[in-house]
Amino acid sequence: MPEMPEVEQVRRTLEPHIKGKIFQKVEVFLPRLIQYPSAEVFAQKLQGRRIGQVGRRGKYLVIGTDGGDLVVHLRMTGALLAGKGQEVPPYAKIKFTFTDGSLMWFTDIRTFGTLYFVDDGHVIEGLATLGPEPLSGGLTADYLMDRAKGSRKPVKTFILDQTVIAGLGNIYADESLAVAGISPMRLAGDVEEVEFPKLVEAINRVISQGIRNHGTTFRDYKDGEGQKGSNQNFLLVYGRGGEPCKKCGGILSKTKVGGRGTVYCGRCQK
DNA sequence: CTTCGTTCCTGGAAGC
DNA sequence: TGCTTCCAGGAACGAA
Repeated sequence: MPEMPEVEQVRRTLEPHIKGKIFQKVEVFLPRLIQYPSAEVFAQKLQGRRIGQVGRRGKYLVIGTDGGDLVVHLRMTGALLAGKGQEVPPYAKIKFTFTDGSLMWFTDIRTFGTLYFVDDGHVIEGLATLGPEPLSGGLTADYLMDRAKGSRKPVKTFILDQTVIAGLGNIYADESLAVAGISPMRLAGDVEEVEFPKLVEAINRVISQGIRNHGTTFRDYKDGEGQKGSNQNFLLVYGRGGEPCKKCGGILSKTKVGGRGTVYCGRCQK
């Protein structure tokens, strides 16, 4: 579910509710969600820790404390909720109780979410190998062209690779390619030099629009306060297969690229 | 090394 | 209506 704009929105809405708070008790109802250390040690180590900054890197939330980082990946349907009173939300999987009596919940329908507590230098592979962020100086046309050189995978699969760009998911990948006018099936190594600046610009535009609209809620995504985003109302192609292209009026095609549902305009995207 | 297919899990929508 | 099948915003993993 959540891609970079959604995770950023969660970060922004969560932080005011939890910053400065101290974990009193952590109850894990589904232990396998805890990737490191064990669920028992995770809960025990968080106890007494005070939350500092709530950060984000790619699709990872990094909740800093005075004695280690609570790292959360929401995957498809995970959510972190705070500031909502004492009621148990649907699909509650972890209950965090703070010393002031307030709560934070981790909920997850499909239970693919992953959580870590790192106070010992343990390396989270997916976090350590992330590529540059959109909207950062690190994501340049030259960088992207260099990474694409010789790649035989479809350009959509290429930009979904988190080690290439941090934070793009299926929605924003389709949208970026639509804005850039590039077919998702074209091989990354075949994208031409002049197209890379357009692609970088498209990614930045699509991502900043997503953030501005508080994320895209297609099904389950909610921010740190349980609110939905509005970016689904502004999408060019994602979820619009069979409907007319907003640019040329042609019918949008739906297919699979790298096993992921993909929508594009055969006329506008070459 | 890169690339591809499978897998984890639940629920909503579409198909028959 | 009711049952079955497919699909879903992610990414790690093993196989080729």
